[in-house]
Amino acid sequence: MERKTHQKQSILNALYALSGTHPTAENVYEHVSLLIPTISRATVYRVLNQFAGQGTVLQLHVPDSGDHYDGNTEPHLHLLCGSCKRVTDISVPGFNPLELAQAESSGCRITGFELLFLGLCPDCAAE
Amino acid sequence: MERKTHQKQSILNALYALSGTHPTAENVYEHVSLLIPTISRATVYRVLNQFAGQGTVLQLHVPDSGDHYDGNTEPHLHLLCGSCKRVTDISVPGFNPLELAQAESSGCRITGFELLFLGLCPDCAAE
DNA sequence: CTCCTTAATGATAATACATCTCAATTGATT
DNA sequence: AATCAATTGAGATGTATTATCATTAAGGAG
Repeated sequence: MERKTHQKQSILNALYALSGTHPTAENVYEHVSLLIPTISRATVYRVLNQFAGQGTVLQLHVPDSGDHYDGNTEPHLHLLCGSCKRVTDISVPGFNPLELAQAESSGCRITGFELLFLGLCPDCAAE
Repeated sequence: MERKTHQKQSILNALYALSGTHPTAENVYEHVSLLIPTISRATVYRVLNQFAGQGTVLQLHVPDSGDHYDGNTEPHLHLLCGSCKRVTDISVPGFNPLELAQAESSGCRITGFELLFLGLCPDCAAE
């Protein structure tokens, strides 16, 4: 059976504490290290993957960067800022991924998608 | 000024020859090596990045895999098959990325997007 | 055609990110 | 408290890619 460990709990806490920043595994490692100085990177990567598999966190594959994690599992979209390289949440009203299922007409079965917008985040766009 | 080299030409030829297979840099390297046995991986990676920057090829960032390249620069969509792990082209009639620009209402500027569908390719879906 | 400048290349080291291995630890059950 | 397997920590390993730098060669000038 799966066990509760304080490493896992601390990683979960870190994800909430870093909510909105879309931390990388390294970011999470740094944050958890403050509480558990002996924690291993391997544990952080392992647990984050486990959480992602369970749907406890979202795993974002970001080009030219390591994976980012999001403790907010509500469906929402992300923007990678070409200037500051941060990942921010964006809302796109009226965007319905289910429409895309039409693509099944070409013989494939679509079960999901990965979508990342590229551009400038509000902070960088304001400059 | 940018120079034409036979390495670049061969890489371009390889992209056309491998069109439809969405090769990785390694795949391109293997193919070009047949013609130019002394070519270096560094050259292949460098040239592919250069081409991607110029819009000569599309660079596809595929999760849990290296980057893939597509000599077909016509706008089209891709599916990553969860079974055979191949990247295939798909068409989604009526899918208009420009609608998504509405997201600019939240203060960001969107210049592009990366979209990858996940599921089963026609071959694997048929099994 | 030959010379010259410098972009481009090849070989390899270095980096980044992530996973694997395995002995030691520890959570949970008895 | 004893047991046993899940989990961890430390470091080796793996994979994809980029950096470094001496050498090569593209292509314009004479």
